[in-house]
Amino acid sequence: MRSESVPAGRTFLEEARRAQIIGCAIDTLAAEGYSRATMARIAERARVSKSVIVYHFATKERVFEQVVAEVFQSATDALRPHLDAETTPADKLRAYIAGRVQFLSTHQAHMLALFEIWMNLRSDDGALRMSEADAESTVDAIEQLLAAGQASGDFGDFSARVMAMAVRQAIDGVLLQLRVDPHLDLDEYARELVALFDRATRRTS
Amino acid sequence: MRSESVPAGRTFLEEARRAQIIGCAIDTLAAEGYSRATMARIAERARVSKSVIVYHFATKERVFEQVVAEVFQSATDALRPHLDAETTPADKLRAYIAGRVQFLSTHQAHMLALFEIWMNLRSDDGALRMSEADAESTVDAIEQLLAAGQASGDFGDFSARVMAMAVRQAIDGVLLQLRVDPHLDLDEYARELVALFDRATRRTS
Amino acid sequence: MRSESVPAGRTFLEEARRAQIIGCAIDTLAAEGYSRATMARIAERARVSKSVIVYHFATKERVFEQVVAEVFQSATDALRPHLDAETTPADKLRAYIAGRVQFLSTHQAHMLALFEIWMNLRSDDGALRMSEADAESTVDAIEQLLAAGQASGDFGDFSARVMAMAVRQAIDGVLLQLRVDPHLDLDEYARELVALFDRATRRTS
Amino acid sequence: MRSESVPAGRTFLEEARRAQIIGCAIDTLAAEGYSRATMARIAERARVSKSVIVYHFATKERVFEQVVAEVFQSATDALRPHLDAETTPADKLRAYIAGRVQFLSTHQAHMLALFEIWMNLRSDDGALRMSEADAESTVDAIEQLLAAGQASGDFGDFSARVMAMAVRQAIDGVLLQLRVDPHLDLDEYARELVALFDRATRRTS
DNA sequence: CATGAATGAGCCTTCATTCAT
DNA sequence: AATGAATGAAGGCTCATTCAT
Repeated sequence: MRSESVPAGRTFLEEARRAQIIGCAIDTLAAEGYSRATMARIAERARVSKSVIVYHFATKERVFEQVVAEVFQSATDALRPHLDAETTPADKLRAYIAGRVQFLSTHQAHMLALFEIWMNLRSDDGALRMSEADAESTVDAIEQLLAAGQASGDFGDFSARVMAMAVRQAIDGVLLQLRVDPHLDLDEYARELVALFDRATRRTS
Repeated sequence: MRSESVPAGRTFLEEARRAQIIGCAIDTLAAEGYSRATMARIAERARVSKSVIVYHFATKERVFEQVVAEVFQSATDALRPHLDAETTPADKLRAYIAGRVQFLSTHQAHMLALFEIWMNLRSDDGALRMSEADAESTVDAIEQLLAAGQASGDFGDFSARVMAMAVRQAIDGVLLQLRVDPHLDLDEYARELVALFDRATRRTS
Repeated sequence: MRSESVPAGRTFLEEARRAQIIGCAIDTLAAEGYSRATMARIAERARVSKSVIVYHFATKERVFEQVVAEVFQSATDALRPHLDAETTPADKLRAYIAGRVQFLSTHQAHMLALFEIWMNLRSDDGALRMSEADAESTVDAIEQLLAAGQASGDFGDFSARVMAMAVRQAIDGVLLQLRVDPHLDLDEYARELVALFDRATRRTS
Repeated sequence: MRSESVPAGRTFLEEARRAQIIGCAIDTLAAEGYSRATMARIAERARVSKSVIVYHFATKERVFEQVVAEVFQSATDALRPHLDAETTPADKLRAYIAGRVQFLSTHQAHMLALFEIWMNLRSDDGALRMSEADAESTVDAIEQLLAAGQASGDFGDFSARVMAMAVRQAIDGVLLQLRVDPHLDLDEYARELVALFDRATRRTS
């Protein structure tokens, strides 16, 4: 399926180690935060020497890039079927919100790790490394969905960009809330958000 | 009033130095991010030796705590009059959103700095230091506003907590957007967000 | 006098530390060779923590640059008077050779350190850092001396460049020889080299 | 003949691998310098895994020892016929100088590699590994040649040791010069050096 | 009130070597 | 005969903090 995840040159064993390390990187980022997610601590979680990580990824930056790729992939894979099952823009939007929130609950560490990297990973010149790619792809997807709904007359009149950003932010907010209160009732949360944006996007008669 | 910020023992000059350092810490955090906001770099921006910071604040952690306090204070001070000028819950909500977005535009560095610390500052045991205090005070304030509106019949039926969080997140989203595109049209943004949450909170006839 | 050695911004104490560290770097390079001349080992010799070196020089590369500068300065200072005391090209050449060999004997570690750096210090792209500057200045000086002698008719017909290089190399050879046999009779060596190049440069009647 | 290079137990294929690796080690040393000549980089040049080198040589030190042996062998083999073709000491000296310089031009990498190792390879106690063996064999050979010439009355009166060293150093100097200017006119260089030492050794009437 | 000097812990990375396959 | 995987020591450097002045 995902031809990218097991490229030509990699053995099964190597792929397993890489997956293990990425997993531990995710857990470390989620549990201890970006600045504590050092090679040493990731290695410790994997019960492996630091050098093993270097051997498989060459660079800490590369590890984090892989974390981002992995989380993106998982999130996209998980969301796609839910989205494809719906036809009307309004239903797609509901599915999007509900799907994302559900993904958060099953992949909390993944999303927290992504968030940590997104917020903190910078290139040598000090510029953020991830913000563009992410902002582009995630918000844009929602924006297009909304614009389609406006074109079809299902949605009312509003800035698709601002609404898209609000949707995205509301979903990310669940994550931050989870960090404070891990026993949050996510079902209720999802329902409320769906209803909220239903009202906000609905065409006013 | 602000008993904490000018306690008995501090001279005027000392207070000026502290303010200068806090200001430079804010600028550094905003411009270079949490992990690059080191004592050395903050000192450099203040054209002062590292030791000056240590002398006045003892610890990096304390500097950041003061940054948080300062930004909170500014934000509250700036918002209060706008809020007090309104009477109905709906108007108060509009004023809240518009006021916050306006504050973002005039105090971008302040808010970015707050955000960096909020996301990254942890105590020695690895636990986040800021999330509770902040989540409590910011979201709770909105939540109470919304609950009051529901009690008075101005707002419809929704989870005040979830809506409060969505409001808060939407506003923070403007900040992240600003980081990507500094020339954002904030007036339009504010108008759209106000309208969005107007529709989302309005009592459905 | 040498305004460069105590520039404006440096205190007496700092200059002393710097001199001490440079001295230890020289000794380490001379005694243990380039690849063993690490920050840790230089610091150990100076009975100081690694950080002290970083504090005063920022970078290992800078330390080595200072070593080169220091040795160059010393060598030039030591040779100048000997050279100025002579008038004819032949005498100047003799003074040059004898002076350099004498400097070697009193500053063996300096010259060995210079040699180690000259041979091994490379920039990130892999290119040698010192060879040009050194080859230029040292060999050129001799070459000009020889060319002047040819122009005045004191010397015979030969490639000034090749002869200059042979002179330089013969002198450096003493250094390498010293490394093998530290109790070399340097006076004899100097006398022999002077005589050798006397014959090699003399105008053939 | 070369009992060491093809001992009983080595197959033809093994010998080929060893030669290939030695060749790549030489190229790496010459092109990138001693400290960059790591097992990994040598292996990369040979398009082979690091382990192959370990398998055939056990140790990096052994690889370098073999490099030295190989270069020595080549140099000796190349020089022998030129030397044997001459009869008088003066002609032998000329042949020696010219032959060595020519070897430099055809085997620049070999000589640079030898030089790098000679200057840098040390045993665990920090002592140079190569200087003795080399100084002994190379300089001694020239010294004997010169001494023979003095005994036969062909050469004048000078320290054979110092002259031998000057000869050796002048030749090595060509190498260093080549490193700076790869397009050197080596024929002229050889001619000049031959003439130089001709004058320096000639019996003064 | 301010500073320069120094430190030790920790960071990411490189590297020669070992080992199972 | 060859390889990939793993390791531990060491390297240069950053940083918050301590201390004497």
